[in-house]
Amino acid sequence: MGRRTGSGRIGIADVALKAGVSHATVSRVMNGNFTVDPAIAQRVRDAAAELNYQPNPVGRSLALGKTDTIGIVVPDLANPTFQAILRGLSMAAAQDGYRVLIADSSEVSSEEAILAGEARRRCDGLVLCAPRMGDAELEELAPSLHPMVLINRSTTESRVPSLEVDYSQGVQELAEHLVDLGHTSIAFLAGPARSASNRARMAGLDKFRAAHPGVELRMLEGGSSFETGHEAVDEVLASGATGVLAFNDLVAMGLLSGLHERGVRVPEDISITGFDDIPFARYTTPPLTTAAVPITELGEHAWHSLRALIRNAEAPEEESTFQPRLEIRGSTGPLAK
Amino acid sequence: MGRRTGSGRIGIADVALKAGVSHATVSRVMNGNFTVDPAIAQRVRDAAAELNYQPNPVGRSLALGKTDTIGIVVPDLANPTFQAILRGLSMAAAQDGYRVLIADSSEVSSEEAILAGEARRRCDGLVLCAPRMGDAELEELAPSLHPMVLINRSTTESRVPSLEVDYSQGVQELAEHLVDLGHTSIAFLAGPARSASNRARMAGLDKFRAAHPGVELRMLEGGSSFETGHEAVDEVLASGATGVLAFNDLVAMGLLSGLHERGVRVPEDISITGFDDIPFARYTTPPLTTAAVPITELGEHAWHSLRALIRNAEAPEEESTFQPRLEIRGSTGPLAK
DNA sequence: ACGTTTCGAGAAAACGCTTTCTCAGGATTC
DNA sequence: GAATCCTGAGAAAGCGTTTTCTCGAAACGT
Repeated sequence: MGRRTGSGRIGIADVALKAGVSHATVSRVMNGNFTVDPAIAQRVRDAAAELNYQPNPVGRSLALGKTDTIGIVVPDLANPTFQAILRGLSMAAAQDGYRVLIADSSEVSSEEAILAGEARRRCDGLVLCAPRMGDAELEELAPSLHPMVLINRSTTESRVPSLEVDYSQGVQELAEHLVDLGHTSIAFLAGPARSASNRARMAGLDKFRAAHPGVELRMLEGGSSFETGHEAVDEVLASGATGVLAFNDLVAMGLLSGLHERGVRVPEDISITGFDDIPFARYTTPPLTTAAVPITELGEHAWHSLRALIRNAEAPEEESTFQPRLEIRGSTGPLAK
Repeated sequence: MGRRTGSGRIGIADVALKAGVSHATVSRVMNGNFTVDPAIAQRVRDAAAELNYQPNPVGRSLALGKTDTIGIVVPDLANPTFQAILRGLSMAAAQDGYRVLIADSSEVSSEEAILAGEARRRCDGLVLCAPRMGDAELEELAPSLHPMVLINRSTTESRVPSLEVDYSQGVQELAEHLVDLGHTSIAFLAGPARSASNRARMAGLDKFRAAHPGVELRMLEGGSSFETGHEAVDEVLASGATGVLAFNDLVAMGLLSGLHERGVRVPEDISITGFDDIPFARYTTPPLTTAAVPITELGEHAWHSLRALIRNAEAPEEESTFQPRLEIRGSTGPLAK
């Protein structure tokens, strides 16, 4: 086309001109190619330094066919869990010279496919974080997104590594813990219906129920936020449960706060557990008993899987499951007589 | 060069071939150029749909000279404040079809210049968030980063809008609030020395001190994390202050937690204030009195400024100051006799 | 001293697009 | 009916790199 030649920024041509060599030679020097005369190389480096030349990454990406960037799509950037994954991913990727592009679907599952596709095209790989889309759509989308790694979701597409947290196991351990403390009436304050991790918790509780016929276990509708927990106080109290398994730490904290306002003592009157062990969990009053998920590490791991995929186009299939670790703190205890 | 022609992905050439037209026509159709015969346009669209063609954004970026991406560099992605800014920015930018690339300097100020430069080259604009670098370096860097907007920092470079929170005013209001409650011995648990916002708070407290000669105000060394607050308990108690202005909500929460462990009652024995009004602040026990900063909105505003800069290469200089709003909750009160 | 390798650097193609330039063919005008 | 104006689409240039091709010159061996 030829809008205006000699755009504002200085390019490889300017350096070449100044050093009295060709584009090609400048490129070779900038990329540490040693088939260039040391004296000339130095002249090029001087010219580059003097002009403060920095190669244009877009041109580079086009020529090289890679962007040194990966994308992550999350359902909600306000959620501490996704923030932590993003952080782990970003730190780990930065270590290897990769940047990360974020996309937030705002829990709108119909946006996910579009965002994921766009991000993927701009990047060398993708991390799809707890997608809310249906299984069928995920199956269909997966091949076109490769290389990609899934978090808290899986697919039959064999090239897609899947990193999952064993919510089923975690919630069972929390429930067991309550039983050990003598609780026989337990309530589960559930998460969003679309959430796969909520379904996993449900499945875990089914197992628990089968193993403990004597324990009464009620399911309560809920959500994933503070507000959910805060608003659920009445329902929880009405249920008569003495132990409550909140969907996650946020919900547990909202509940804690609501109970405190009502003058209900924790854990004397009622025990509360969370899930995730977000940084704040240990600083609530009382500190929250929860199932610790190594979230940041999960983000790190996601990068390592993705890196493998990007490097060897054929990386080994992988299915990692992260086991939550029971973190017993002050929000659970035996019922005070 | 000619590595292998016909890379895996399908490109504009494939569509052109299938539709029996030239590259140019496909491009025109894809970009909604109406100088194309409707019948041919339809043929192209059909071919594109059938091949599931999506233009390669890198090629597009190179030709168009824009990436539809902006960068943000933050000192620490673990900090809720920066997370909120990122979120506000990301949501607002997405609304206009822009993506965001993140860079975390991990509080290493020497990394900032490099990260900022790299991000800027890959993007159409940059948000530099509370940079830790020195004033001189910031001055020097600013022109090369344009278009850029600064958060919680300013520069003499006129083209750089600067969005600042009036920490000075906020901390004064918090201090006044404590005085109104009858406190005459106050401590400030300071933040990181390199932080410009900490210096702003210090300046505010100098004014406060001048206006209230009768009030005793002590400065305590601190930091910006939970741990800082938690570890400062002894020092705070030793100071004899009955009102504590914590650097931010995180520090305040750590302090709250530490005091609770010691059996010190808040606010009966000591009043605590935070700063920022992070989402968790209202759910502590007692809920935290703090100065609410509209952080997410700040991120949004950053996008709007940056957008203006990107659109008109010559946007009006701008200096926005955000006023914190006093949020009085349960962590402050009169001293119990 | 001459043919053969080796070496180093420039020319040019390629990456995948957008857009200007150009030009054939049909519509319009006198 | 010929000169002129549109219209629409292909050819080609350009975005800023990297890399292959190519080729002159220097180095080598006999």
